Amino acid sequence: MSFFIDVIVPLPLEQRFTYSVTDEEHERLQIGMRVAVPFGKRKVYTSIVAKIHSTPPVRYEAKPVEELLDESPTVTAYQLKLWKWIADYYLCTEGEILKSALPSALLIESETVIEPHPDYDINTIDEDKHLNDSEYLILQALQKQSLLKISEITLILDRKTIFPVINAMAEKGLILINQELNKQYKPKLQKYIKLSDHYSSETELPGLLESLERANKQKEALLKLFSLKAQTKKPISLKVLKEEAGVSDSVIKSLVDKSIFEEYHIKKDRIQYDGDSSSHQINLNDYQTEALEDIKNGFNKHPVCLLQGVTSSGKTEVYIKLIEKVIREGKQTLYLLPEIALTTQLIQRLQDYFGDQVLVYHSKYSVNERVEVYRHVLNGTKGKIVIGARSSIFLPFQDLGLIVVDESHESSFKQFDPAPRYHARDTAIVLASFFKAKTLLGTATPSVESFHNVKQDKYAFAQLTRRYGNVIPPKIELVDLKDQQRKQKMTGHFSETLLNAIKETLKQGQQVILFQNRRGFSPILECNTCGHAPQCPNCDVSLTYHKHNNTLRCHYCGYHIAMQTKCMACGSNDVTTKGFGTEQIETELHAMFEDKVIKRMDLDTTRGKYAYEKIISAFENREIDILVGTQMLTKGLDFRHVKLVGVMNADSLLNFPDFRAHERSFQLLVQVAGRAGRTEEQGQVLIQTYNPYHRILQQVTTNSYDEMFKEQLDERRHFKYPPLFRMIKITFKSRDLNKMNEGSDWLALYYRQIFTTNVLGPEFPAISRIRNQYHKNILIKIPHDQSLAKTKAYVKAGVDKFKSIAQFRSIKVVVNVDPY
DNA sequence: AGCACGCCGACT
DNA sequence: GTCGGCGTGCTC
Repeated sequence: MSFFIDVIVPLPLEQRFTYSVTDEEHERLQIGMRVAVPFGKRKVYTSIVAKIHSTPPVRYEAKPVEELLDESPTVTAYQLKLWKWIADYYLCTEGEILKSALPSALLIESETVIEPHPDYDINTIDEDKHLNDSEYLILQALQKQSLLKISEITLILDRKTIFPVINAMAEKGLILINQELNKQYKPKLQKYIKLSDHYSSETELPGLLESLERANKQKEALLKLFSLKAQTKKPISLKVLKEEAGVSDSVIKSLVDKSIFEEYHIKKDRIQYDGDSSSHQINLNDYQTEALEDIKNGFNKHPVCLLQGVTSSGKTEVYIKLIEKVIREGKQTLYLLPEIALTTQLIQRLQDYFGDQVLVYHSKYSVNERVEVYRHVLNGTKGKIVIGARSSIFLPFQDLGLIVVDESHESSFKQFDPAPRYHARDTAIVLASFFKAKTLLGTATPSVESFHNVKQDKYAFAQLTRRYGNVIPPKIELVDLKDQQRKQKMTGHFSETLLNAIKETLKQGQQVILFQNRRGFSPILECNTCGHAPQCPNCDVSLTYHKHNNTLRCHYCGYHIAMQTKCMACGSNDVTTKGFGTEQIETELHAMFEDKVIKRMDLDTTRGKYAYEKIISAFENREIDILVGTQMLTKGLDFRHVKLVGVMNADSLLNFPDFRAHERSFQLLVQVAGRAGRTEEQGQVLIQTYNPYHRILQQVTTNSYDEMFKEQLDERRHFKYPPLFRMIKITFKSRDLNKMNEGSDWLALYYRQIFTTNVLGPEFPAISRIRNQYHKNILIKIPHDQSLAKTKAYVKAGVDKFKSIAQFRSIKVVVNVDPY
């Protein structure tokens, strides 16, 4: 009997693909293993075995598998089940999920490369081959660099289609076209030093020392090695030996060359925690104990529990106690956090308590580190607790007992851009259900949809209303900018009230945090004569002014030009920068507080791997007086000496064109406010606004979550928004505006015929053109009594039909389920 | 997605 | 006449 496997290839393709395997391979094969398969004319992809069977395909001959890449499955049955769920729910393909679920180092992929033909001598370019320009250029490049990738050739030739050229060259025998496999996972090797076998006993020492009579440094190194060996009995690494003996690489190297020392390698685990975890005790206060009990009781009735705990009420301790219980039962825990909240401080706290049980998984880790975490989770070799960003829901858990989703209101748990467009919080709940595990959603400001689930008795609920250790909640006040402006009390973007508060705080030797939401408030250049603002030629946005390199930039495509002193439209010299970002606030502060240390924390200043940590620790050590920043400030800071928090302008948040703008503003402002006054002294929060009577701002000052929730829910009901309606967004992208209009109108009409109501658009989004592509959206709202599965089937059928229409082929269509 | 194939306008 | 762009179709 012959055997076949159906595999998932890491491509955006609906179907699985069938390959044949030999009997010998069949013996070794298991579902979930990785196999290398040839796909198309030349590519080789890593794919995952999803099914093993003996039904030969009817319409075609199955190609044989190229190679088995695993001894045991890399992907578990639970993972395959989760992928299927995600593909169905979020309307994407399993291949797209595979691509983002596995660390890239486990997904080797072939890359087409060319090299010079060995039989063809480049130096005797003979006339009879008559090279054209392109061929000449490639051969020249190959002289310098023996391998060329497709992307490099594209650059060299500066044209789009290069395959005809290189195929012709291969035919003429000028070059060879090959497939290069991208580097696979490399274990980190550490060099160790030992005494060569010839000199293994101590008795050799005197003789050896003598032979090194004139090499003092080498003698030192040798003696050190002996003493270290006596002390530790453990292998001695090159690094340690060098440090201890105070010698350089070359000294050791000469000893190795003389065959006195010997080098060897031990595969080192990158994921290592060297701390001491035994000394940390956690004692819950009464409120925490009560909350913990509530959660445990809640879990008896519901698989999901929402924990609402005000800032610094000690949620983490409650999590830790809960995790501890799960670990004791021998199960795994996943601790999910938004990327920006994954700080070293928090990881440290967990490691202090759980030691090397803790594994960390997020985007700042290298591919190799991620493979190691992946393998540890898969084999259960280490780490019962995984703390990570949204993609850690894709790890190969064996026996999950609990998922904690911290900061669960954060919208960044939803992936937007590349498919799969999944929501990590919602997917986590599904994942947990596979294991009959529990999910705890923690936050200070629950999202409307989660709280709605509590009200509907779908989730259990627990609360922490007191700040830890008698910390008084901060006093939150609104500053009326209109009033201050009328009374001429503004200095730049600072009201007199805020400025006085800053001065007072600094005088007391306390720290200040200023929050400026970047969105909608980046500085742009504007002409005072004609009102023209320089636009990006590729996108439908104004260019923003970047002071540090004096350029005008587009945030969407990266286009930039030098700063202009004249209006580009009318030539007037009278141009000014409008709007303000963190950079401008910082500049204004520098002018006003010359002797104070003012730092900025935003995307630009936290680019490096440790840049973020550096700013945080500098602030903690009180090396910074005033910190100006964006959203980032709301997360992971545990500051003791922040007396004052200022919000530069709350209106830009409130006016954002999105049905969740008000909910988000509330969450953000409450979170920002939480940064103030973590000591005994009461903190102060000043929110500058032109609308001091806005409901949301009032609710922030009085900390009225329940009222906010009620009002928002009414609004959502009225305007048919989640959580009362579900939504699917269909986005069209095309360079051709007319075509896109036609196409989107066609599909909208199609959907209107099926759903009759609740089809909105097509409409241009706020930014209608990005990278020269026009965008348009259709929004489908789904009432709760309408079948979700059927709706999705119709949505998909519509998209499929759309794609089969020739004139719409060039329009890209993106389907986004729960686009919020 | 990645690549081949085939059609068609614009160059030597 | 070819070269190079672009649309179309297929991948086990």
